[in-house]
Amino acid sequence: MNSIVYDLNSHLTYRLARLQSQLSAQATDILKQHTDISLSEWRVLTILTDPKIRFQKDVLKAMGLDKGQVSRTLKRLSDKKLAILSADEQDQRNRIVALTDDGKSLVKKMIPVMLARQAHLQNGFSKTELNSLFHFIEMLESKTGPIKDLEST
Amino acid sequence: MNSIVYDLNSHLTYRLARLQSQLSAQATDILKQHTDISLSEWRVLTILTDPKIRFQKDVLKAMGLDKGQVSRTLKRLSDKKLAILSADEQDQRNRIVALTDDGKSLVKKMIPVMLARQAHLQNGFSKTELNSLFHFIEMLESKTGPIKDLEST
DNA sequence: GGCAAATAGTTGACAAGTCAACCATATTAG
DNA sequence: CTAATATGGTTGACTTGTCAACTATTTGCC
Repeated sequence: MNSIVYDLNSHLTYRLARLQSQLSAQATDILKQHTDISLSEWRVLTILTDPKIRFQKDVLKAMGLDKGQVSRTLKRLSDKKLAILSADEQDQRNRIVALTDDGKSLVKKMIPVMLARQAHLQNGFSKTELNSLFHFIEMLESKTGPIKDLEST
Repeated sequence: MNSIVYDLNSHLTYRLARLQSQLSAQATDILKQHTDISLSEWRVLTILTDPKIRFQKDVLKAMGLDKGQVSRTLKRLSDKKLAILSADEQDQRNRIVALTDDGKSLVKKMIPVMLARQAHLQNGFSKTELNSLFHFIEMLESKTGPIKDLEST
C-alpha cells in the first residue's frame, strides 16, 4: 500500500554518477599502468598543451576546477618536474605555467594510449549517436545551476 | 609544428566528468536546503525503500559502492536515527538494515523534490531521446572494465 | 595620491572516496 | 571434527575534493 519505492536505477543522475565513477577508475588504472600521475594531474597536463593557456588562472577557467585544487595539482606537477611555474613581470599576481620537456614527452607518450581508450569507449556508437550524446550532455549541463521553484508541492 | 594539442573538451570522459561534478553539486545543494543529509546518505536512504533490500550486503550490491563507504554511511544514518541496524539471528555475519519512521518520512518528504529535479533536468528531452541517453549510458558502462591491448602502438 | 574593491593564488580544515588489513562468523572438504 | 576458505563487516591510512579564510597584488575611483 504505502510502499514508497524510489527506483534509483531509473534516475538519470544516479546512472550518470555510477558511470562516471567507473570511468574515472578506469582512467586512473590506465595512468597507473604507464605513469605515476593521477587523473587530475593528467587533465591539467593536457590543458597545458594548449598554447592559449599561459597563466594559472587560464587553467582554472578552462577546467572549472576548484582554485585550491588547481594550485595544489600544479605544485605536484612542478615537484615532479613536469611543469614549471614562474612569475609574470607584468602582473605579479599571475603565475605563468608551462610544460617542461619531461612534461611534454610524457604527454606525447600518453596521448595515443588515452586516445585509444576514447576510441574503445566510443566503439559501437555511430557518428550521429555520438553527436547526440554530446548534445545531451550540453543540454544537461545547461541545467545544473540552482533550481527555483522546486517547492511547488 | 610540433604542437601536441590535446583537446579535452572533445573527450567524452572529460565532459561526463564535468557534467557529473555539476550535477552532484546541484543535488547536494538541494539536499542541504531541505535536510541535513549528504548525497550519499540520500542514495542509501532511497535504496532502503526497496523491500528486497534486507541486509547491508544488499545495499552494497545494489549500489556498487565501497564496502567501507557503505558501512560508514549506514553508521551515520543510524546515528541520525534514520535507519536501524540489527543482527540477523540466522547468520551472525549479516546486519539487517531498515528505515526508521523518521527515515521513512524524510524520504517521503524529499521524493517529490528530487523527482521535480529529475523532471527539470529531463525537460527538453523527448521520450525517444531519453531512451537513447539511457541506452548510451549502458553501452558505456559495459566498457568500463580493464582494457587489454591499449599498447597496440 | 590614496583607499576600496577586484583578482590571483595559497593554505588549513574538513568531507567524501579508495584501498587494504583485519576480525568474526559460516561453509566446505578432507 | 577441524582446518582451510569464503563471506560480511569494520577500521585506519591515505588521496581527492570542497569550502572558506587569508595574503598579496593591481585596478578604479574620488
